Parts: sequence; C-alpha cells; structure tokens
Amino acid sequence: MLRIVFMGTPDFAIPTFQMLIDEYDVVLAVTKPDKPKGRGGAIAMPPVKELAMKHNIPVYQPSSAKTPEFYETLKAANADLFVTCAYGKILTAEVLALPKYGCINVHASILPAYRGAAPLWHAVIDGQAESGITTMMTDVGMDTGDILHIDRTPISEDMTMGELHDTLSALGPKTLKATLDALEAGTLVRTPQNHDQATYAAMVDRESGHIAWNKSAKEIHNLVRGTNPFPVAYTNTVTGSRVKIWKTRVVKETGNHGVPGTVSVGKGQALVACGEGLLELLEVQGENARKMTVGEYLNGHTLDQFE
RNA sequence: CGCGGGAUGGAGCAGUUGGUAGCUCGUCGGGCUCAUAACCCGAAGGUCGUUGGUUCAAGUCCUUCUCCCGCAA
Repeated sequence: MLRIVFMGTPDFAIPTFQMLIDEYDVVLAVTKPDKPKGRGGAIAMPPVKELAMKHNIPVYQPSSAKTPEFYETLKAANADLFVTCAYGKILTAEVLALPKYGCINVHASILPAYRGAAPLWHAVIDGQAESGITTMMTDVGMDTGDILHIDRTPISEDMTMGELHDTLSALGPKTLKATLDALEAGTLVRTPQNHDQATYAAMVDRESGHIAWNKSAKEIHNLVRGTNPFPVAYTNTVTGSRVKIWKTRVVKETGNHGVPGTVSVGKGQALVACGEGLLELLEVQGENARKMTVGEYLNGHTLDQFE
C-alpha cells in the first residue's frame, strides 16, 4: 500500500483527504498553522488538521515550506508519494524530489486554465460554462506540471462559487483515485501543459466583490454568484452604507435602462440599471443585518441609487 | 478579552431630551371590479431578547447572559 504524505488545508481538501485515508496509508498530514479566526479571534485549526487528528495521523504545521526542517521532516516520513490539495504553500524542488513517485497536485480547474490560488472564483466570475479537476505532477512552478487526469463538470447559468466548490470538492477524490490506480498499474500518462494557453486566477479578497455598475448585467450577475458565499458582492448606497448582494437575476442582457446604479423599486422587487442591461436584486444584506429577500428588505428600507 | 453595530406585533424597520408604542408588508373580514398579486374600508396581533438595578415613571439610562451582523485577521 502506498505510503502517502497529504498536504492540504481548507474544507475543499477534505473529501480528497478522506479518500486517501480510506484507501491508502497516510503517514503524515501537512497543513497551515492554526490561526485566529472569526469575530472573537479564537484560534481555529484547519479542517485538514481536524480530520487528521480524528484518524490519529501525525500533523505537521510549518509556517514555511522552505526551511531545512521542512525538508528533514518530509524526508523522515519516508513516503512513496506526496499529494497536495489546496495546501497554500509552494514546495521546493528538493522536497518534490523526495518520494519515489514524486508529488501529485489536485487542482480545481481544467489546466492550463486558471492556474493559481482562486480558480473556483474566477471560473464563475468569468462566466465559464465548465470547470473540473485536474491532477498533475507538482513541479516548482505555479500549477505548471504535467497533466495526469482531468474530470470536467458543467457550470450552470446561476451556479454560485459555493456550489461549484462543493461539486469540485466532491469530484477531487474520484479524479485522484483514477490517477493513483493508473500510477499503481503503471499506465499513468503524463501530458505536458500547453503553456501558451495558461491563465492565472489571482487571490480574491473583499474588494474583489465591489460591484461596478457600469459593467453589463451579465458580468455583474457573474460577479455576484462568483463571490457567493465569500467574499460576497457589495455596493454602496449614496448615503454611504454598504449593501451586500447575494443573489441576482439578469432581466435584460442589453439596452440602456438609466444611469448605471439607479434602482427602480416595484412591488417587492428592485431592478438596477447597469452599463448594459437590467439586473434584478433577489437577496441582499444590509449592514448589521442578516441576509434577506429583497421583498423583506424593502419593507423597512429604501433603495434609489448605488454609487 | 482585536474594533464596532443590532435584538420592538408573522417579516422588515421608526421610536426625538425617559411619561404605558408607530410605519411598510403580510394575515383576517368587508367593499370595488369581468377579474386581480391592483385599489378602498375595517380588524386582529407586541409583558419592546434575557437578568438585576436607578426612577413617581424605561423600548428609551446602567448591569448580567444569550443570539445575530459588519469590519479587521
């Protein structure tokens, strides 16, 4: 049975990690250090650490992956294979050369598209029709290694980033299992990436959700679903308060319906004029309030103009 | 103890310098109408999150606890 070191951190990696625990000999889990999280600032451990502890798998949480200690620790694990899935740190060539079979990465896009930290978000924000899981040989570059297996899944018109996250998170173990089966059978085929077609998905932050109303209704709709449930698209009213936009619907893809950002309030609904087209708000969230439908929101609030 | 906001009839919100609570929507009844989620009339529904306190009197001031949210990480 393969001796595997798993490196991963967030929820996304859990199904893949669980599959490895079930099917192989996971000898070490490498994950990011515990960090203060949430409102109270309480220290929280990464999901991968929680699962590892439940199965009595040793956990290693270095702050850097480039130290001699990191190298020695991974060497001492004496693994046949490393598997990374949303670990969040770059490994050095020396470390990658340690296991007999090298290191395989589970990436949430159809490489070479959307290399980098936030493929899920950008695929939705860009309005892509499909995404997938790619397993690849990890090398020193950013998701530049040879492709092993790709499984595709469609992205529907109204799918949110959160839904795509869950879909691909669940797909990860299947793709990886197929890859490892081929590895053990000696039938694994490595296909170099076409680097000319590579695109990169930069990290998203809160500012990424700032809506620019001069864009088209379609683009804004994609931003809204692509930032749901994090960091959530938002806009500001003329009075300066922030309104998060959780869910929208494209009413008109084209046409000029007024100054971008102008809100027309009707019976239980709110339509916003965009640079191109008209967008209906479905779920919003004001400051200090919870998410609610536009109908509920309008009972006690007014909307006229977004900046 | 990272900073801050909030908890008011089923829902969303008001409530000024403390004097037994209002608005919009919904609900129920009636009316108008060919008809209606539209319009008109009327009604029901709240011990103002929890604990203790100050006061002649607290939704409104102070305190305990619980829950929710924004920002920052």
